[in-house]
Amino acid sequence: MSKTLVVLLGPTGIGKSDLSINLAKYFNTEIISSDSRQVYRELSIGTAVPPPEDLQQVKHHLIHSHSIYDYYSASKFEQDVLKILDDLFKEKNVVIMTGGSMLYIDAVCKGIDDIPDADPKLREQLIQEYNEKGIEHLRITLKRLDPVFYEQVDLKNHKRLLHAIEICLIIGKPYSSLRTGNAKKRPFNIIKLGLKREREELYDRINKRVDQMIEMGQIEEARKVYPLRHLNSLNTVGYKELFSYFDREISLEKAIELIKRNTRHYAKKQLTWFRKDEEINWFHPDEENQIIHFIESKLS
RNA sequence: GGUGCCAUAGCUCAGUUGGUAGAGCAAUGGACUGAAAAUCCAUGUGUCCCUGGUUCGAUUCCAGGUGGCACCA
Repeated sequence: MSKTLVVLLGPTGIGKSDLSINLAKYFNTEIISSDSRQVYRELSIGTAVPPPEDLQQVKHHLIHSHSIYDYYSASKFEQDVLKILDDLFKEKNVVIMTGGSMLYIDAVCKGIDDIPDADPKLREQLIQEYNEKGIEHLRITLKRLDPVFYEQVDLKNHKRLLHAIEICLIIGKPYSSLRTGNAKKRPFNIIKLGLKREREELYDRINKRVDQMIEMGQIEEARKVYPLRHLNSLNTVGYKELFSYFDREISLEKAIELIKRNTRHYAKKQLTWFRKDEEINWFHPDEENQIIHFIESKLS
């Protein structure tokens, strides 16, 4: 029997976690989380990590597996997942991957080009240059280092410019020379399942979940990591807004309102990304039986 | 019951000395290859409460109605 990775995706708050546990039980398998923030062990409430009793029911991978101090990326995620899958497929025919981090999901399903890791010192230096000299400086630098990519890149997005420049400097040739855009072949089948609800209902669930997070102690969780607020891993919805509250820039009420709005925006962005992926088979979260039948029809 | 004030975008409101309208917030569409819950781009939203009158023309002025608020009974 061929090996199959079932990818359960959808916007935040749609109801992926509960369904993934049921599916994992049904197929007697384990779950890999594809969530760029649940990997951090210092974060739980604000990243909506499932409660311990849920995590105990089925073995989960890549939840609380790293520290907020660690440098993590889509590429590292790809490597981590492939290693875990290699292991799991020795025993299992089906593995479930669930989460909503779009780029991370694509890194596993389609692969990501072979590009060296960013050098923290160089990045810091480039960020400082950007802060001092502005985006036009980045544009000029990139145009000189990689005129091909310069024509393709969003010239208003400093992160894209900065990353291209740092890679050019590290490898000593244009960043675009490493960008193939080719999908990698995987030694297993992939089934993508997308979960969908009415937009209004989704937003309602998100708003209520934020209120629940606050009740569960999200303010305290954020306060604990507040001294580390400069870390990229903490540039995250549910934390950055509370940091502003701790700084007395906004009221607590305002912070909660912003967490709700920013989470809704995130969900919308996820929907935009997933919409163009024609490999996704869409279901309502309540259609568990149909989903199981669908998966079984694809296993052979 | 009487008097006064109000009625404009999903919400809070501004405005039109009469030529059918705009802010904030919310919302919507999109981009995306090692920072991605990040970063970046774009976009409106309308029986101006209803009916009649005056007027070339009314969301704007007038009258009546309806609803809301306040005060008086």
